[in-house]
Amino acid sequence: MTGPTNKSEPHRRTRRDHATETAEDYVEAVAEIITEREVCRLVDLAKYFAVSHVTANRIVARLQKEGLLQTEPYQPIELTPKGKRLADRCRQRHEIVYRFLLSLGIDQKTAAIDAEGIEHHVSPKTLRKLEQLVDQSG
Amino acid sequence: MTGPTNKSEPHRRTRRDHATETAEDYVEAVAEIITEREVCRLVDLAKYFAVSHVTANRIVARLQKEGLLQTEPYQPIELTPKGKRLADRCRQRHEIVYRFLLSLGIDQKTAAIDAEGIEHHVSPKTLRKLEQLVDQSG
DNA sequence: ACAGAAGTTTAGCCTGTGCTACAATTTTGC
DNA sequence: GCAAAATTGTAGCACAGGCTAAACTTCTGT
Ligand SMILES: [Mn+2]
Ligand SMILES: [Mn+2]
Ligand SMILES: [Mn+2]
Ligand SMILES: [Mn+2]
Repeated sequence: MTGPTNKSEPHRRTRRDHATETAEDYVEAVAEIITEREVCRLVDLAKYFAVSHVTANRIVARLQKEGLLQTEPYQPIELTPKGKRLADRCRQRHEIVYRFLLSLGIDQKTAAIDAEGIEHHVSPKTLRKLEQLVDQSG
Repeated sequence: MTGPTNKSEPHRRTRRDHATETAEDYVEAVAEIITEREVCRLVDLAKYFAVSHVTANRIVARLQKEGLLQTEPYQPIELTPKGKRLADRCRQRHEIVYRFLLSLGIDQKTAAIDAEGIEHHVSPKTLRKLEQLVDQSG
């Protein structure tokens, strides 16, 4: 017995992936912006994701409550240790997926777009395989 | 100039993919269930996706309003021509992604789970590449 | 210094998708 | 034929994440 049914398990996993996707993309973005411009402000995130600053603000508040981000009113946004660890993991996974697509001969822009969505649905097992194939083709 | 910024385009595309994902999975499921058991009932969809029948019901109503599904009260759920075309396209794309993962040496269960999420983020360009690689390895 | 620009917060709206509880209808078994 | 089971529908809740408008705070340039 594998659970409810065979058919439903992939969909339950996909829903779970989507539930954590925003957190993953935001900590990754905060880390990247801090690396590039020292500090990460709300406006940077709003531009980065092409959403209103209000939407970005609410998501930052949620992720702070979840212990991934840290910020004070009107201050820059920082990563907690937990957020930093998640950001590092996500950046690595993202890069592996991106470089794998490049290794297939996909152009950079298409690879960047596809990788942004695909990354959240790649299991650890599949990720190891992609990494191995990227290394071989490198 | 490619639009707002380079960074935001992948995220706008991913959000758009997610906006159409439910429709794609539902028409695909309806087609599959009809093939396997002649008719597709609400309970079949609820089990298939592991959601309550209420959730399935509301989604079916939305997709009917969007012209993808057709149903009468207490009757089985059918695909409109438009829904059938979308289902066929999604089934093909899904299979290509699944078979591609298998061709990398991923086990069937993992490939099935990962493919369910990945399929919606594979651009036509990438899909053609995957199809070509699957055909070569076949 | 201080006015205007920039950035941030808050209030309030919408849609989509998840749920439980309960009502109504249809099918099934005896 | 009729009670029970299965199926479908409805009411009403929650939460995430999208938006605009408006208020508030901070920064900047003269
Ligand atoms: Mn992403
Ligand atoms: Mn996705
Ligand atoms: Mn699918
Ligand atoms: Mn899917």
